[in-house]
Amino acid sequence: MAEKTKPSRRQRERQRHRSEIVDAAMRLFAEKGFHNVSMQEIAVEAEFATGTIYNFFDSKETLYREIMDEVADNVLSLVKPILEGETDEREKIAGFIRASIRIFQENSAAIRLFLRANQGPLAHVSTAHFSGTAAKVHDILQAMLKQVFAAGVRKGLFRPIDPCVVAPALDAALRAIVFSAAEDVQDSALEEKVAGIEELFFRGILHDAWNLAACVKAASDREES
Amino acid sequence: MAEKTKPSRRQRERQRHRSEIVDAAMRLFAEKGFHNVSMQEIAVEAEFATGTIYNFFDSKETLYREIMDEVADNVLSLVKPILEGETDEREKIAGFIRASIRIFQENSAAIRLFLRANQGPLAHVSTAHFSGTAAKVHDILQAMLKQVFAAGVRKGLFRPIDPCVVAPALDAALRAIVFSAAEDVQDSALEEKVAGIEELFFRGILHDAWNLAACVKAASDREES
Amino acid sequence: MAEKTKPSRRQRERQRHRSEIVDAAMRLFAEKGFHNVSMQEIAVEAEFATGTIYNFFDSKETLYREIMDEVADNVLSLVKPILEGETDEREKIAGFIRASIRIFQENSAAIRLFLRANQGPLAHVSTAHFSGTAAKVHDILQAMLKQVFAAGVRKGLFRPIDPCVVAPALDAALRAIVFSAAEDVQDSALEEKVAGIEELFFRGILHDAWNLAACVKAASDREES
Amino acid sequence: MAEKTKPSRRQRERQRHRSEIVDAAMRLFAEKGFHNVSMQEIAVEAEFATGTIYNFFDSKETLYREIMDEVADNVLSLVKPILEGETDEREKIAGFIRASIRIFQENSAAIRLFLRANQGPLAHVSTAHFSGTAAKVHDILQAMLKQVFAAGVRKGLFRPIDPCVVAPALDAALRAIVFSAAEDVQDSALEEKVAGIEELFFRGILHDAWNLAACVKAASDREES
DNA sequence: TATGAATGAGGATTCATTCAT
DNA sequence: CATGAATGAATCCTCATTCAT
Repeated sequence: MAEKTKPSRRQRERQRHRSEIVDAAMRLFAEKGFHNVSMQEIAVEAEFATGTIYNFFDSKETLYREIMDEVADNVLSLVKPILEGETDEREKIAGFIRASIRIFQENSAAIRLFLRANQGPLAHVSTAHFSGTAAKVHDILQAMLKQVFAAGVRKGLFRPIDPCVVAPALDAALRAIVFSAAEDVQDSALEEKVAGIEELFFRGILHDAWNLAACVKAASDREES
Repeated sequence: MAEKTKPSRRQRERQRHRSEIVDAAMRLFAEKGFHNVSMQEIAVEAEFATGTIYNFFDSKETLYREIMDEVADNVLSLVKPILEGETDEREKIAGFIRASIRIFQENSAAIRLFLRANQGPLAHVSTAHFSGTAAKVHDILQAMLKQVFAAGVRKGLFRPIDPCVVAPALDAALRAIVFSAAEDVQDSALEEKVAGIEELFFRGILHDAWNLAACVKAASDREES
Repeated sequence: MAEKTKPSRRQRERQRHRSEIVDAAMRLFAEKGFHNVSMQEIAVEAEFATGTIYNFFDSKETLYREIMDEVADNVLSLVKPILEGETDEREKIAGFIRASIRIFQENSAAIRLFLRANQGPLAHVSTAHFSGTAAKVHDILQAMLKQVFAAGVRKGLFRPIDPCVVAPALDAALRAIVFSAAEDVQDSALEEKVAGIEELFFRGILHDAWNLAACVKAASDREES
Repeated sequence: MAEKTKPSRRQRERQRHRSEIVDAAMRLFAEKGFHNVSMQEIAVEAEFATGTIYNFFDSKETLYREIMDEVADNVLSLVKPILEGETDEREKIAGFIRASIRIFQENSAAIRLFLRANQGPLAHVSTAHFSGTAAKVHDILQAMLKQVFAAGVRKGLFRPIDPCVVAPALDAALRAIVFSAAEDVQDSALEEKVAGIEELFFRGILHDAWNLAACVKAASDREES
């Protein structure tokens, strides 16, 4: 018993310390960007010694990547059920949008960091060496979105558009809006009422949305052939 | 005559050298990001000595900013006439999209750099201290887009949507698409045929596009009140 | 007990290291001057890595200034009691002179540095930005000397001379002599016998010394009116 | 004839340019110190190109040294006749003091530079590599002063003091006073009336002046033996 | 000679990482 | 595990000097 408890307590302690470090690092990275934050700064913010961080993470890069991965996993776990549920595609997209907003408002620091480093397909451009789970998660998410759109088109719920275009476009536009909203509102506590958005998506809007994007992609595709 | 030429030659030489440095720096910044490029690297790439760069730019930051500003000015000068022309709003937006693609394909390195640092409203987060012309240009562009959308809505060309939502959304989506296209195609020479896109925009697509975005914004606005 | 010692040891170690750096820097600065010493040099001399110095001092300038301030404080603490004691003014000046010599001989490197940077009113010319405590100390010392002279004159111990002239003159002359003596002697161990000087000052010499200086000052003052 | 004139004009032109550079450099050196002035700065101040300076001086160091030497020669040529004249020693010292003041006021920039770099015997400490004429001049001057004092003592004009003490002391004190006067007065135009000082020196003041200094030196000498 | 752009070694400073306690 | 001082490679920037025109 004692053997089970003691290590367990240790474990929990360790986990707590780890997450304190992660929190501090996340806050700083989100605010100032990877390169403008030093390990010493993180240590101070986390109220640990410099060396302690290295008991949890092999390097600054690792720390960053692991944070990103955690965030990414969180996001995915929240969004995945929505996109893979049993509802129709229209509903899925609507749910995705609502969820995106909620997630953003609930974890603004974390997500801000995530979005920032993963601005669309640029992720691996800007952060070439940080191609951990985060990048994969992005790809998974995109894949799911594409599938939803493809299905929706097949069923005639959406106009015939290229999913490979709509998916990133939706993502990008969402981020842009969510961010600009965040900037206007600043710490508003309105997050709970997001529910009201739901009905809006059934005015049939989605129907022909994003076709613009489709055209663009189509055009550039045609050029290639 | 000789007197006229001599100083001019110096000037021209200097200008050429300057742009060689700018080119090298742009290439590297675009590829690896501001913090992952050293002045030495730029010097080597530009085939000059380290110190020479400082005869043209006061600091690494200045170099970066000036590059950004130049690119921004270029973009603006290409896009502005389109958005401020005498054509109807639908045409303007269509033109803007086409121009964006063309610009991107013609100056991929430069633009890639610009877009990267100016991804929507994030610009001032990630690059707080680089708020020269580039940031202003972004704002100007957004303002122009908003006006076009507002006018289009008033004339009934577009559905009633909030310009403050559509403008950043269009921008973001465009970038996402343009980039993903760029990644697939890589230096394709198909740029000239972009003309074909034109007709697409008159299938009436724009009519109700982006309403989705509007809903999102509307919802989050409502929450505030 | 152990708890008390452990942090204290760290503290003491740190202090020891700090003073090793200070010593090395002082030696080098005194020998070669501020601009002719590099941080690397200091690091090597102190047998530390370059970065270590920056754990103690924010910059080369700070290092220099802090050294100066320390020295200045030391000097002041030694000289002040003499000039502010209960003895008569003649005695005070005599004591000041003796103390100056002794101080110089005991801390030759440190003082050499201090004197060098504070050569009379030139201090702020040559070392404009190093105006920390050191400059203040110089002013304090001068003020005290002036008071002593003024008092001495009032009591008839000294001829009527302008204290504002004698003070800097005494200071400068003392330095000159002390330095030239130092150069001849080079690390002589005769410091202990300085006591013998005492009697000399009672041959009444001080009585009309420095009047020359007074004349000069008087003359230039008169010119102004 | 033409041959004589043409090179002569060239010569004069060259000389003029040289002295323009010297003037500029002197101003800057005097104001900011050797290490805080760049050749580019000097070039700009002199209104020449950087390279031009190197047509006149081999290096920055050379430039500095040559300036110093010129100034030193000037000072010496003004002071030497006074100290070597046919007058009695008392007069010589008085003349020396008066001349010092006049020189200082007439060439404040130049002299300020000279004095600054030659503050007593420190000269070769602080500026080890600048041991050109300037240092020699200083020694010559000191030697002459010592002779004058020695002679004065022998003739009973001065009390018996060690010339090796009085000479540097007088020098140092003079500078201190002259500088502090300069600081109070700032660009006063009273220089011409210095003549009035003369009489002051015959109040017999010099008689026992500087004995203090003598004592000090004596004491430290005795310690050595 | 005059020019001024180019050079590149040198110097101050930062910061990820290590390691003895 | 926690600590935090020590490390030193890496980086930005300066500036004396050269040299082609």
